[in-house]
Amino acid sequence: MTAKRIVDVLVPVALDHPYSYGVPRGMTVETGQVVRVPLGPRESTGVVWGEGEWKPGLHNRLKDITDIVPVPPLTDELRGFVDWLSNYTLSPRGMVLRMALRMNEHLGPERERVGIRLAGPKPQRMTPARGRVLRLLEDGFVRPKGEAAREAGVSPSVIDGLVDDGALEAVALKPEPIAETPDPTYDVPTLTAAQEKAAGALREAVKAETFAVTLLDGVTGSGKTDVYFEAVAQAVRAGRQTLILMPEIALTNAFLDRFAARFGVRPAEWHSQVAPRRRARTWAGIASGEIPVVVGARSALFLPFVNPGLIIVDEEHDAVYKQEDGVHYHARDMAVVRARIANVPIILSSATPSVETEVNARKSRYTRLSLPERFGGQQMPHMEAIDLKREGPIRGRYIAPRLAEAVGIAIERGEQALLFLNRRGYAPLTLCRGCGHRLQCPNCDAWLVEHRFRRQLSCHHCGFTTSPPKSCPKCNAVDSFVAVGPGVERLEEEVASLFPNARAMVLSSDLIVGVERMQQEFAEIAEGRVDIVVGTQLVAKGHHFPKLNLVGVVDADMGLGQGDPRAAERTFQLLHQVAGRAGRETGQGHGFLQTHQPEHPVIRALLSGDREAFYGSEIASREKFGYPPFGRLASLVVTGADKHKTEAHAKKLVALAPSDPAVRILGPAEAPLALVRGRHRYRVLIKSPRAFDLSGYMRDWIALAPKMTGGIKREVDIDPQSFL
DNA sequence: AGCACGCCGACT
DNA sequence: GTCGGCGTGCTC
Repeated sequence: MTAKRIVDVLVPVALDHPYSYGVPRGMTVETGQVVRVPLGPRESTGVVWGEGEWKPGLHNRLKDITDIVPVPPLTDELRGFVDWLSNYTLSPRGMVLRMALRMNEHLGPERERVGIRLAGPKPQRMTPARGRVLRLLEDGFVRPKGEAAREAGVSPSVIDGLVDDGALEAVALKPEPIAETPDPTYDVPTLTAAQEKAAGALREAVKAETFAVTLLDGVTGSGKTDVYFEAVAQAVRAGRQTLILMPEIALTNAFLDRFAARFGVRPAEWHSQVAPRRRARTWAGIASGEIPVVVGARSALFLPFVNPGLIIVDEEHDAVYKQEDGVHYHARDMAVVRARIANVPIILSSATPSVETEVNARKSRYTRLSLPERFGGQQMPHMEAIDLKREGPIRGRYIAPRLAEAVGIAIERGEQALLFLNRRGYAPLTLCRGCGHRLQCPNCDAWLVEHRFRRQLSCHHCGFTTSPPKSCPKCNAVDSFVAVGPGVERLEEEVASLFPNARAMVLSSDLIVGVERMQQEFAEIAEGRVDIVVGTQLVAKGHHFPKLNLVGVVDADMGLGQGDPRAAERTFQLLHQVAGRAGRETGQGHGFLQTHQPEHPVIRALLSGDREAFYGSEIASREKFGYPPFGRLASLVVTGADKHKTEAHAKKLVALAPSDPAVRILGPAEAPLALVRGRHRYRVLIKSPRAFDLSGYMRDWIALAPKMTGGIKREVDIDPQSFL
């Protein structure tokens, strides 16, 4: 009798190594197989990671695989990607696997859809409701049960009754398909010469069936989407799967429609709002190869493609691609890694590429395809600065006279104006006129933001909310509070007083309850039923407002400065995107930047429309200071309820850091956000040269670290994006 | 990540 | 006297 086969199974829990399990006699499993295994007191899904062997510590703990999950095994490519990402980010392998098994418990037999059709004689007892059902089904065709009930205007139980009586017959229906195959010839667009040239290069890249990174670089409105759709068409023709990553899934509806207009069918969707059952079917459809194209949020990066042929990262510069909790990873960078492991081409698309991507393109590590013009020969908006030191508004007001005048003229002409302020609520700070006391969050090192519309004060870091106090908690003065600084709600108040007859709308994530409501509001704007839009970051992305010709950035300096190495880049990208909203239809947009520092390189680049100037100065400064992509960064954040213990732990940790002449360790220092949700935060920044295994260094270091007791937590982030 | 085990505060 | 808080440790 041969010895029982043992395999290593990785389970989606916080474990870095697979566990060994026995394979019951009669069961055949292969590497990558998804299985059910006993784990402690419960059962878990797991994946066979390789062959196992008897180890001394194993003795009588070895348990058997319970079952095989009937889905295709995970490919070597996906398992390799999980291993790579786990190693790079220092996250337990099991936690990375968990992201690839997101469909979890919802797999299993498809819920059967029931169809009905006419079967036998009329039932003994007739009722008006039964009559309607029978008349509907007279034609003898099969209809889904729910649909038939709705059409006949009866409840499903009427139908059940007729089935019991033998008048109708129930039949099993095939499940609705998740996604049909896109038709590359459905509606082939007419491309401009520049677009056609780029599309041709992308088609070639897809045909080459090998890893290559292309930066598709073009301003908003230059038709990047139409161009990369040609690459998708090529992949579909070749019978290979495409993944399209998008930053904001709430705004993808318009994108899905656009895809359908080009290919005749909508692609499959993948994001957290897809219902569990549908997720499971989508996952299985991708694993079996039935689904050719998926559009998804960053989590779609872990889908089990069997036959990948192309990856596209839309708006590659977008900061939401960075996951900051759990496993810290940057979906754009990891998409490049997955493309390399899968040996497929990848397209990064942006009007304002990240500095990392721009450098890679300049160094020819990436191929750049430029779409220099706006579609139809339109121009980027004409930009002007309003120097707040010289022509700012009066105290307590935030719209400078010159901007107000321009808004007035625009709405008189029947055009729309957008006032952009990236700050939710009414005012970011409330203080007591009597004693100077500032209303602060009890759990965080942050001010409470007044939301006048909701009559609340709230903390934007932990979600704490309270009603505005009647009197000052410190000096008991009554009615002594003053709102300091503007938020979008306050700006709207000013708009109402400046333009009493204009129709204004505030667009802010906290004022919009759901995706549907948001689409409704966007539609209202698009139809021209709003004159002045006051909005936060929400308006920067996605939607297209045809009547918008004027954009006023109320505080262009917000987000610049304060020692954040990425502040300049983020501000440039955001404001460029916001300004680009103006004049997309008419080609005569106008933008105003209210600023205290009109000489700042970011502001100057935005004013002159000289993108290269911005990249030139930003790249030079990154190089000088050894910031990414010229050097590597990692961050280590220690948090705990007790400030001194937290600091002590952070100091002990730094003292244990392996010495390496290539590495510079900065800190620990209190994080800029020193207290969040009642936890004190200490931050260590680690810098190394580009050609250095920073993940390896961090792993060696963490291995020496003291045990975390007393609720102290430690987070390692390789390539951090945020410096709070 | 779960989940059990274990040791200290306010209740049926 | 118990119920239950969450700190610590283990899962092949």
